[in-house]
Amino acid sequence: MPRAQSRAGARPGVPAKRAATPRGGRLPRTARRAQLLTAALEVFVQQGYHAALMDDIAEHAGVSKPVLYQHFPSKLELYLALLDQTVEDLERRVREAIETTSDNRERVRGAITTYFDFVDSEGAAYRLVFESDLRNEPAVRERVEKALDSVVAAIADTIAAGAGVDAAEARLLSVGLAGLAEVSARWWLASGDSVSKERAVELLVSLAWRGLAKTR
Amino acid sequence: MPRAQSRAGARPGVPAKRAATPRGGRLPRTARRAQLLTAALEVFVQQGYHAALMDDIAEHAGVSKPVLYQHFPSKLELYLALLDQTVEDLERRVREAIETTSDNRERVRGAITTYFDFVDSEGAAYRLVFESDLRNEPAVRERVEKALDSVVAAIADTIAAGAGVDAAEARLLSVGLAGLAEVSARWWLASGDSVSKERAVELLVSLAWRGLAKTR
DNA sequence: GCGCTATGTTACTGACGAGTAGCATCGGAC
DNA sequence: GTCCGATGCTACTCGTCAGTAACATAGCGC
Repeated sequence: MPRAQSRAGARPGVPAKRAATPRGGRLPRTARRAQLLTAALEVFVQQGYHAALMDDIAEHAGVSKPVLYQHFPSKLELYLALLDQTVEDLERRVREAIETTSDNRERVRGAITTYFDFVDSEGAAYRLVFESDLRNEPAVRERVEKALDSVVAAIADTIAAGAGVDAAEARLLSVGLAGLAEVSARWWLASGDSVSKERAVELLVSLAWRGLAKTR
Repeated sequence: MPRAQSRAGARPGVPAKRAATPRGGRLPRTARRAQLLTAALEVFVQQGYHAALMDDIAEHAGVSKPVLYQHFPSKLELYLALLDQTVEDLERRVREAIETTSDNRERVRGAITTYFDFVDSEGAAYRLVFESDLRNEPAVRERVEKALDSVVAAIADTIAAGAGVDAAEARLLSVGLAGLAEVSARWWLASGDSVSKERAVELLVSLAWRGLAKTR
């Protein structure tokens, strides 16, 4: 029985699935790791954690599964590596936006703009933070909550100072603002270009700063 | 012969897991279905879709797995039955809150209160809508998006009328408000009682209506 | 009382997918 | 040129879990 052939075109003809990198030559360890992270991000973002198969990710990187396991000890660890990268990016961006100015209205604009840019940025990594299908994993929950805490802390000082409320209340308002920015940014991204990014940010800043009563 | 006893200690030792209803007598179809839905909600809410096992749910209801399959053709269908129930509840509550008054500020208060009550209500069913680990399933995504659309539609009219913006912009602002309410309500629930529900709603209504500039 | 069907049970199958064992080979060092 | 370790591959194991087949009985209609 022609056992080697049994795999159909396996030897001569990997049917070039999807955007899989062709199985090029070898790579030094660091470069391979970076490439694997990129491939994994694409697959996790598109499929979610549960539907993403380690085989998919490997194939997407043009590599076989054991190679993946030479770099990451488990599927969860791989996911966490990406998640960490992503939440750190968000936290840094928001902090920078807040620190850039001392005008509180500009700080609000900066924070909201950051959310829109973050959601709109290459690779849709925001899905790992805001749309993860692995929230029940404690390690994931912890990181997502830490990200929100971090953002909220950055905003809360401004609010406590400007709005005359105590610390706990300032935190609640900050969470509200973060929610406003997060959900509207995701919705804006998903709903085509009925409103430009700049206009969207402008409207939301107005809402946050002057309220509905005076939005007109 | 004490035959009924033979099950008692179920072999020498099923350790009487958790809050499982004891395997009582038979039930008419409708009652059993309702009971299964209740049990399933508890398990899905606590574990999420993926970690919830059909065996868990059955045991939780004090019944064996095939009974579950006599009422629901698959795990997904069971989940969707609960999700439908839940989103319909949310949609109805928000709509009622909006229709109850014609004072726009009161409408905002009503909508935000609704989110807090919804999140705070028995069974934590809100998790199915806001924290589902099954968003990638098209049927689930569709229902969750429909729920948001429905809520947004209810709010958007008010905003478009009051704030002098066009329809697309009013929708964006409504999504922002919904996000504000959703995220802050969930955070409020998770973070003990550092702020009372009434005070939390009051603060957020102020933010939404008069803006940060005048929150004080 | 007596069967008949609703309701329920135990114990299995079959698919799937993370993680691994063991073999192949590329290419730099000398 | 040839040795050898780093890099990679094929092909498997093994646990898990949704869904099912085959069998058991409670209790209603008569």
